[in-house]
Amino acid sequence: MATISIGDVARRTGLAVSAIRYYETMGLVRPGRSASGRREFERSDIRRLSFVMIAQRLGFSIAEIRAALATLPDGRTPTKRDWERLSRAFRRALDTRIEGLARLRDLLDGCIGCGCLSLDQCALHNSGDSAASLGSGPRYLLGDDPEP
Amino acid sequence: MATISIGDVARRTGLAVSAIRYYETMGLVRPGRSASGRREFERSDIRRLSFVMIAQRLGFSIAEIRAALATLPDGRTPTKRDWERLSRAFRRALDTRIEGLARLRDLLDGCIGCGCLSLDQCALHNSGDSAASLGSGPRYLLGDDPEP
DNA sequence: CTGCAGCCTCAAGCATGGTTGAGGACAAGC
DNA sequence: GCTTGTCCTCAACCATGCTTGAGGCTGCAG
Repeated sequence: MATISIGDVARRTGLAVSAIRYYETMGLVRPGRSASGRREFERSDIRRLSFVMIAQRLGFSIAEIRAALATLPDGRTPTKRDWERLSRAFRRALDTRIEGLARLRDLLDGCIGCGCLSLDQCALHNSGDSAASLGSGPRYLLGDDPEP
Repeated sequence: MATISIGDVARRTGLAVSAIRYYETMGLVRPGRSASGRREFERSDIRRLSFVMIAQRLGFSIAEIRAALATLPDGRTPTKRDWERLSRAFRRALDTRIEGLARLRDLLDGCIGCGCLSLDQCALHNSGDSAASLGSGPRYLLGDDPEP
C-alpha cells in the first residue's frame, strides 16, 4: 500500500500542511518517515484527521481529541466499528454540552424577568455547573476535563 | 453615592483584580479615577461585570460582549429594561448556537451509521455552516461575528 | 544534470484571555 | 509617624491553536 505525502494529505483533508505538522507534535497523528525523513501517511490517517477536524468543529480541544483517539486500537488500522464507538462517545459529550447550554438559556430566561444580574441570589450567576465555559484556554466542558 | 474600590469589586463579583483591570483595557468597564489614580467603580459596574461573566460562560468572546455593552445608554446608569434588552439579545444568540450544535449532533448521528468520516460525501465533514467552531482564536459563532 | 517544487526543522509570531512579578505610591490603623 | 495593606503601571509570561519565515535537503522532470 502506497503511503501519502503531507501535501497530498493536506489537499485531501483541506488542512494546512503546517496544521498537520502541528497535529503530529500534539500526538494526533503518527506518520512514518521515509529514509530521507519525509512523513509517510496512511490512508487511515486521512480519516483520523477528518475526525480531528469534525471534533474541533464540535468544540473539543486537542487534548480531548487526543484522549479520544488514544482509545483506538494500537496495532491495527481502526475499523468502522472503532470509529462508530468514538463518534458515539462524542455524540454523548455533545448532548451534555447542548443540555448545559439549554439549562443556562433557561436560567437566562428567569433572569430576564427578574433583572437580578449581579445579585447574590441570581441563579444564572451562581449556577455552579460551569456548563458553558467554551471560551479559550483549557475548556473544562461539563466536567469532562482533558487530562490534568 | 460612595464609589467602590477594585478590591471590593473583585470580592463582590468573584473576579480576580487582574481580570477586572484587563477588562478595563478591553473596554468592558470604565471606572472613574480618584485624585491619586485609584479606580472608582459604581454599583452598576458590578452588574456590568456580572453580565460579562455570564456572557463569557455562555461562550461569547470579549469582543462580542463589548459590542453588546456598547448598546447600553451612554450618559445614564442602565435600567432594568436596558439589561433585559441585552439579555434577550444574548438569549437569541444562544438559541442559534444551541440549534447549530443540535444540527451538528444530528449530522454526527448520520455519520455514526455510515462510517463515512473522511469521505467527500460526508455531510458532517462538509456541512458548510461552521456552526460549532467554539475553539480558541476568533470564534465566529453561527455567523454572528465580532466586529472585523 | 540542473532546477525547482516540495519537504524538513526550528524559532518566532499572532490572537484570545488572562496571571504574575517588579518597582513604586498612597491610605489608614495602631 | 510608621508599618501594613491596597493600589498603581508596565512588561513578561502561560496555554491553546495554529501560521510564517529562515535556512537547508531531496527528488522528480525536462
